[in-house]
Amino acid sequence: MDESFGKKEKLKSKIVIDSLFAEGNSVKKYPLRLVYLPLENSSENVNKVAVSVPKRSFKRAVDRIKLKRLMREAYRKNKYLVTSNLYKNYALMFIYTGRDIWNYAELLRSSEELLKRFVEQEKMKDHEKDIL
RNA sequence: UAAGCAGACCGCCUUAUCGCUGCCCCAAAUUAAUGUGGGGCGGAGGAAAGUCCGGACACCAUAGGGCAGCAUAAUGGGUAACACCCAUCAUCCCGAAUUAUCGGGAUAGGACCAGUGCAACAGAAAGGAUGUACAGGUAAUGCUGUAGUGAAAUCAGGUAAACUCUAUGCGGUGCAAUGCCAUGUAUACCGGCUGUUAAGGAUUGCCCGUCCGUUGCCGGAGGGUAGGCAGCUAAAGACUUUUGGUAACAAAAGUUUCAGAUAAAUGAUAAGGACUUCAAUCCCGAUAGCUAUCGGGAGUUGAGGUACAGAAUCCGGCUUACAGGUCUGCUUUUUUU
RNA sequence: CGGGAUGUGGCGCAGUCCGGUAGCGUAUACGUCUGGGGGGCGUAGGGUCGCAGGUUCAAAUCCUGUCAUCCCGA
Repeated sequence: MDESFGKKEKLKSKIVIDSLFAEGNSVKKYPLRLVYLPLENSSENVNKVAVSVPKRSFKRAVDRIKLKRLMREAYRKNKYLVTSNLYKNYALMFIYTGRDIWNYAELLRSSEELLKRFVEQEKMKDHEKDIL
């Protein structure tokens, strides 16, 4: 199982991020929020992923970096849910909406649930399209 | 042995698996500089923080002169430099001694015989003063002392963290500086030569000054957007020893290479260890008398805890945050000789 | 990375430049006018002036450090 998470899989383009927030859909599972958008005409066959922790919730840089590392780790462990169930590529943005610092085990469970919901939602949509 | 104060230093460790990132090596592939696979070596701090000072470095030939503005303020030294550090003096505070001094701490510590301002309440009077009572004194007079108000009452008064004066220093902007590459629009801009000599424009807050300055020709491509490379980490480096110096520090010799990310890398999981807190258990001593209380010690078990905090051009300081531990010096205390 | 502003009763603000008394509106409590409500009038309570240190006889005010919030530029 591929559990790597290299430079190529990181979402960096400002344009894509802007359109992601403008047109993207979102799924929530406390303390996380996932904003996503299908990637059209992408040359690389990978999902682009970014994580974000608002400065408003966590003042100290140590806490923000810690949470971002944990979120990256949780995605890395759960990315098979996306890659094995969906054939399209997506731009994904994880946002930490909680106010307290969760530990890794809780965060892992939460992100697993979140990604399952995301996959389900996208499958439904594709199914509807096929019927039409 | 315990406590306090001051200074210096350290600031969790090991292994395995899965990941991130920089450099190097190897392999095959396409191709001519990349990705893929494998291996090796590195990968946050004492404050990386606050951004309060000082530099290095880079660019702007508008950097010159004056005013304004800002900063500093005992003396001497250190330093690339400083508002930092060291030494000495002075003033104040604390302690010991006791009127010689000793130890520790603090100090924005130039100048109110250049000028101006300010002083609530109380008080006769608060800055070209003189009132009351008593006493003294005179030829005479607030001439002198005491009382009273107040932080301060005539004194070269106090106050400059009041304006100000004196001395010294300060060009501006900052690595998103700056140089280059690719992309790419079509005349804003830049460079050179030429022409015109005056309206205008530029600049550090203002003035002087300085520079540019409507044409034509030649050359180059701007701004914006999203990227890449360099700058970018070998340096006022770190460590050890010796010498000079009261010290800060300097010099010499030797050893050594120690993060470079960019939606921003150092993480996750498991096991073990270290330190430490609490509870239970065991042992010893004392007091009451077979169970309680107090003190000390040891290992086991269980439950915790391991702070403050994350590099972003780089250094030197300052300030602030910080669990716990180590060492040195001084003072006091206990025991033994 | 750089620059700036603010912090004062529960809430919104003045006072800070130029140091001596902390005040205004609103809210709260009580009284009063009214048959009652609303509203008016009167009285009262309530403030470590963000925090710490310094200068001064005296600090919300001057100086230094620090904390928090907000804004701007690249």
